[in-house]
Amino acid sequence: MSNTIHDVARQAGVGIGTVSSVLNNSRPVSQATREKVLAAIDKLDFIPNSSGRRLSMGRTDSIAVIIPYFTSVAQIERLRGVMSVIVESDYDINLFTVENAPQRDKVFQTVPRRGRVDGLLIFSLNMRDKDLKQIQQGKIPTVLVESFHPELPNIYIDDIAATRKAVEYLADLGHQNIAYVGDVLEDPLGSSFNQNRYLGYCQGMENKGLHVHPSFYRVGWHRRAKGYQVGMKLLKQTNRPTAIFAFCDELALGVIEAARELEINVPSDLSVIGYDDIELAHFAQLTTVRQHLFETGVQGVELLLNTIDTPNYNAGSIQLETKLIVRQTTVSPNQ
Amino acid sequence: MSNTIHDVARQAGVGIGTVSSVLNNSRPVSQATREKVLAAIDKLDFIPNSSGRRLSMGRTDSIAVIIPYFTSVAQIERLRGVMSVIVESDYDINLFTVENAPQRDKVFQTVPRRGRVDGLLIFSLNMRDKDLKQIQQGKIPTVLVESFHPELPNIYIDDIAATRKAVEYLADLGHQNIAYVGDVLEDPLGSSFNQNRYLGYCQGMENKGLHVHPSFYRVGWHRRAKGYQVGMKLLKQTNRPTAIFAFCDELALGVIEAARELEINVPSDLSVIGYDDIELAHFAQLTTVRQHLFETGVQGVELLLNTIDTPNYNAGSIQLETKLIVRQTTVSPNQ
DNA sequence: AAACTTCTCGGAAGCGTTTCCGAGTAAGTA
DNA sequence: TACTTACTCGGAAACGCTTCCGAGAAGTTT
Repeated sequence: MSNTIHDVARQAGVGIGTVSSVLNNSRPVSQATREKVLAAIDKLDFIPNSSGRRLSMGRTDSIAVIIPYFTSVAQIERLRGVMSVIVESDYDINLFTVENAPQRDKVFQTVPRRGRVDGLLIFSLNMRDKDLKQIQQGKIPTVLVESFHPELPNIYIDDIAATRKAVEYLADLGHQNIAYVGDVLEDPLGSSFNQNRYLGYCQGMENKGLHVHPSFYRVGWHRRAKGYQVGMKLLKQTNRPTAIFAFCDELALGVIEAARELEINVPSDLSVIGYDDIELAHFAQLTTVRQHLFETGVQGVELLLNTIDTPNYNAGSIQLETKLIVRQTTVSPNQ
Repeated sequence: MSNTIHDVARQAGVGIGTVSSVLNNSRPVSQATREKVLAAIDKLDFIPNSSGRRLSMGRTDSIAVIIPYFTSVAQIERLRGVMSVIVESDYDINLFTVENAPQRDKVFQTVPRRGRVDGLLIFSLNMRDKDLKQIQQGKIPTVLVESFHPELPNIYIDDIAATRKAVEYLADLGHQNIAYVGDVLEDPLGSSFNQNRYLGYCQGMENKGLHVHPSFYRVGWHRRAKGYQVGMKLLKQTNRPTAIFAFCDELALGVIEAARELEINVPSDLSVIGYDDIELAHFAQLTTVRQHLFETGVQGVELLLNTIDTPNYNAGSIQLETKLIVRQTTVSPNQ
């Protein structure tokens, strides 16, 4: 059906090696021969088969990106960063999304196969020993983004400190009843940022001598609708907080919706801080913690590409900065 | 370095065909033999090489998704739809983003190669004859999403009608000065929805006997920041519109930001309608045209998978519904 | 004219699978 | 016992490419 390099060689009256040389510029070919080959390629509409090439080369020129919580705006922003550098390279991206533990396991079992991809970029997933073993078995270069592991290069964000500072900022404004709206602590996929942010919250409260009230800690899946639900519960309490730190901007926006519905004015009656600084945080005038999402994607792939190209490259851990962006959802209480 | 199926066969004392049979359940193997093989696989940490498999099978078990305007929330939503069905299948996704004409050309030249992917899912890109030829040359099943072509199966949305209805809704509210904020008509990537929506706008105006004033037509790249800029210009005009139809929700939100800054109240002084009904439209209480973004992704892949599995399958064109979602950014003028 | 050197190129071997022909063995039948 | 049938399995061939050994031609040197 389709033409192969042999057909081209026959058509051009040359050997297959010569055709390959022309295709890849892998060795000098006289001008006359080159033209014959190009003519044959053109005549036969020949397009090389990449499976053959991959098998022969032992490379796939593609890398896998593994993304949990694909519904989250933050992850998309990272992926955008990845794509922005990939477009300029000769690599393909294989995208794997994982939303639950079985999917995670399936991906870790099937993706790190030799000959499947040349590298792995893993977002926001903490590696268990088992996973690590599976990856190392395949000997595939791997980079973690928003996750830490001593044996794997990673792009890391100190969200404990970031959250602590955000909470301290609220405390400095005069807030004492500061609630935390976050994701479940025991993440089924083994992400640690849930715990980290909660930890940062506790540290901030403690540093400022504030009491962490159990009813001020609420969790919900990190989407706007959930933020709304959780916000409702929190704000209907007799003893309601004057400020809320939300795990991510989407949750924060949901909380603000809840407040709006309960006719609680933001910020005069309630201050809200988000996390991520997604595009829409600007629209909502949301005070938030900016982490360089796009940039983590960019640095992640770049690190990975370096690791692939230079076998003993080891960049270890890269830590990126965060910054509190103060907009209009935070003021001193009773003002 | 790595083990092959031959190593496993030797270790287990069987033939390579038998190992392959065990791996793929492709023919009956006695229990005893099967166990020997499994033991060998386990001992050698054998993982089959997929390039070999692909070459031998003549299939790649992966499909390419080509996405322009990857920065747009709408595209992401479609991609989510795609991923939701892909996770359940055995296919991989190769992601290609294209932001400009050279990138588009590069993708169309390199991706539709035999042995590279088994199918193509193309978002929002109008096929030129040249592109079509390149694709058909590779004989790769292809499905278009949010784009139409007589020779290719596609998921299509009648955005002319949708826009017309939205504009008519504004007119029915009593608006006469209705502006259009859109993307450039001559899209460098050859998307047609820009033109379609503008066409729908004109039709709606005409149906209601309203004049399309040139200064009420403004274009800008479809992001919030651009909506803000364009909105500023539009609203600073002496003769400013009382209603604005925006090409997409992101632009609409930018327009609303501009209005907010100019202290023009939405909706009492200015009605705004968006398009897409992205997640955040709900937060912003934005009246908008809902198109089933997620669903287009789902249907797109499903169509593609069917086309791949059953060679002569031809579903032609699927048209999806749109619906005007009225929220709180549209009221009658001077109310 | 013989001995090198330099270019150019043909095609066998190899990458790691799957498939499939055919052979060997065990079980069933007359 | 002789002949079928059923089950199990070995391994050559094929998938389409790249690499590399080595050979032939052409040019250069002594």
